[in-house]
Amino acid sequence: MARKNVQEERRNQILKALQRCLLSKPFNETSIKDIAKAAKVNHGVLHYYFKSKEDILLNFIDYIISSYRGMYQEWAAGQDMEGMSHQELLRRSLIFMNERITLNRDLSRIFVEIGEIASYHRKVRTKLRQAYMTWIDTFAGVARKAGLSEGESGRFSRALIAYYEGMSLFSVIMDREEFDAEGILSWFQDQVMAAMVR
Amino acid sequence: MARKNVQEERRNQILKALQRCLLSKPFNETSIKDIAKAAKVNHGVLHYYFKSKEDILLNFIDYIISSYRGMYQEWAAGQDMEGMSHQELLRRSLIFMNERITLNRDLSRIFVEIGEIASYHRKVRTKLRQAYMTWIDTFAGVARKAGLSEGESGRFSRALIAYYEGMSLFSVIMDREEFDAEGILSWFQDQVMAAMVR
Amino acid sequence: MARKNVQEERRNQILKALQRCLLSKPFNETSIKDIAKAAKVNHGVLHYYFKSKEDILLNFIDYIISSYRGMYQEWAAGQDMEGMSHQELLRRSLIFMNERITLNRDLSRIFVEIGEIASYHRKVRTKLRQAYMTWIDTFAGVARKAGLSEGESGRFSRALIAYYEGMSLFSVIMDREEFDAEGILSWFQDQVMAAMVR
Amino acid sequence: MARKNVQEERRNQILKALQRCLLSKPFNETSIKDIAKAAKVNHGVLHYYFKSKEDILLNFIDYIISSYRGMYQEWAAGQDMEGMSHQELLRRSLIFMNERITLNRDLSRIFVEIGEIASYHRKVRTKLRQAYMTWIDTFAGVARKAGLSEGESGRFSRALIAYYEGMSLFSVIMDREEFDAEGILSWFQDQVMAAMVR
DNA sequence: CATGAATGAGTTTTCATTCAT
DNA sequence: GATGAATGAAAACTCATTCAT
Repeated sequence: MARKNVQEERRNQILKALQRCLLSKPFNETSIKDIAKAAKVNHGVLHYYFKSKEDILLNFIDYIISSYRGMYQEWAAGQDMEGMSHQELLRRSLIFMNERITLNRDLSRIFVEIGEIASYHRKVRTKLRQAYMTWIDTFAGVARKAGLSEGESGRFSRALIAYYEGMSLFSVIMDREEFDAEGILSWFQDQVMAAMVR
Repeated sequence: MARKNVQEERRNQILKALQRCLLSKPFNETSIKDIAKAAKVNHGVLHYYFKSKEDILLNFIDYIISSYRGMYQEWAAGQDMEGMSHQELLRRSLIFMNERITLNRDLSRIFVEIGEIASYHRKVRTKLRQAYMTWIDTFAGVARKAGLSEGESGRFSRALIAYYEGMSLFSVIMDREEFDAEGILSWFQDQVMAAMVR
Repeated sequence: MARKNVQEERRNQILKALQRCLLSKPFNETSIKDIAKAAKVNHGVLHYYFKSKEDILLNFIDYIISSYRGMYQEWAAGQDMEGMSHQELLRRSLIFMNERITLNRDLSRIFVEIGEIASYHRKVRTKLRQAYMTWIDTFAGVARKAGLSEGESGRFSRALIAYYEGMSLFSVIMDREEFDAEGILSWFQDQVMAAMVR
Repeated sequence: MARKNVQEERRNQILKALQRCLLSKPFNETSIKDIAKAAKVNHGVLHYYFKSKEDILLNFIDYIISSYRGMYQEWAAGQDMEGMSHQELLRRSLIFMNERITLNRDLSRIFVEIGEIASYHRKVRTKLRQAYMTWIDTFAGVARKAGLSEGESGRFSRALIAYYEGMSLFSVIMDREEFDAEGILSWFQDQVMAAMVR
């Protein structure tokens, strides 16, 4: 088991290094040696732990998706659901998305990058699709409980996640002052909540 | 004039070739020779008409943005504004966005690619930012006429364009059946129109 | 004849342009288009007037050698030989070499460049060799009249021209202050004159 | 240590290969692949050991200057200075320069090439300048001991080194029979020695 | 397991030269 | 004669991958 852990440790170290690399360069322009340097390991080991650059990418996608998902689960676990209305849960979930995901510029950059890679890379696309579906289902569940119909909640969560993705992209591309992502996100949330109550 | 036209002709031929290339490969993996092959010209001419690969990219961004914009202007020119209510104009604009832009898979792919490039490339980012701002201003104007306040219309159009961008990405990434972008877009449009009327 | 002159004119215009180019770049790194730009003509004409880049080079060598030689002849023609001692003629010739040739940095640069090309290029080498021999013979003649024996004057002028070439190189390479080419040249001239008198 | 040696070994192997290449082609026309072929290594390794072609050049300059200098030091170390007059030391030094440096055609070719490169390339020029100054100082020291004044010895050694450079060029350019570099060098040496005695 | 030397395919770019108009 | 579009060979350089130690 110790063996296994050391292995796992090293692999994570490398994937985290890639994450840091992607903040300054697209995956395509990031060389194996760049990643190795960021991970402070010899570039040869990358081929020991992963069978190719593509293999690193695929593992990275899993890693980033699960850490992204982990953020939500950790947050959800910390919420005192007892006596909280479903509407309130939805409201807080939206706030979480705004603050921790969409306005997290580094995370947004990574997701823009992954999205682009997925658009050309079938395997990555499959992984990303599943992640989005999981995410959509999670929100659809919350919406369902908050009173939306089966069909409504599905459409609602799809549109919502799409909107968050768009806002992510804009938080990366647009000028902070000119665009005011924060203001738009909270305004939009109010709109959504108002519509729910109706 | 003949000279000038040949130049412009060739440049467009090359940019269109790049557009086709981007449907199967990211810009980074598209070589000068790939573009030349797609344009059915010798690769040397690409360096005759553009001073570097980056120069091709920058010109391509302008080209694609203006052709995208052109689509809207052409459409708008074709609308018989006489006697059309502002609400109706908004509704039709949303339909145009849905059908001609967001559900246009090829265009969406290109925009996902451009978005990613922009996230790492300052000059491209500046160009894209301006394009988005123009787009946002256009929709804000429509919303303003349809009765929204100055502040509201700005936030509305920003959120709307972000949402369209997200839907674009999803139309590329997600499974057509599983996601039903079309259904979501029209549902969302109804929501928006209903909210406007309120 | 007018035709001929126009042709000759154009060719000289091009060769002079090359001369200017060589002040900032070696011949190898100077493109046909660079020369054309410097000559303010279309690059196509260079192939009309010269059959290849090598042909331009060969003509340039002739041009520069004859203009270099022309400088001396013009100077010599301007000297009032009447009643001038042979020693005095030698002294003045040395001064001419110092001032007009060796200390002429631009000319020196060109000669360093030509010397290097000659070292790898048989045809250029032949031309340069002949130019040096003519130069050597000229100085040997002056030395002969100033009293040196046949053998002495040959060796003297060979050593002298070599020395001037070395000083040319140094005037290009060395720091002006550190090296003081001017001081060395005049000091050396005094040494030579003293030795002649002996 | 083994590692370090392999590195140093390979780098020297490459620099020596370049030296051989320069006997038939100027640096500018010598491709990375040419050097690799001469060194009997894959062209990729040249980029492994040196960061660019310019880096190879700069290292080569250092290499050739120090090996050139090494020749003199080795020779000087082999001289039995005991009981040798300073005049005799000067005489022998001149003979060394004649025989081992100036008449060494291969070395002369390399120096002509380096001189030309230096005339256009600041970094190379700086290196070459320093090498010449070291050389000049060495000879000035010998001349000083042989009885010349401070100023005289400086001018003498400058002129001498310039003359040797010129003779080097001529040994490369001129016809062996026509020019008789050997004869001129020994004649000139006698002149110098005679002048010293005076 | 770790290291770093080596390979070779592939990339962007430059450029002398040709040639139709 | 003059122009500039087009060609294609060759250059420097990068990099994923392999492998001996």
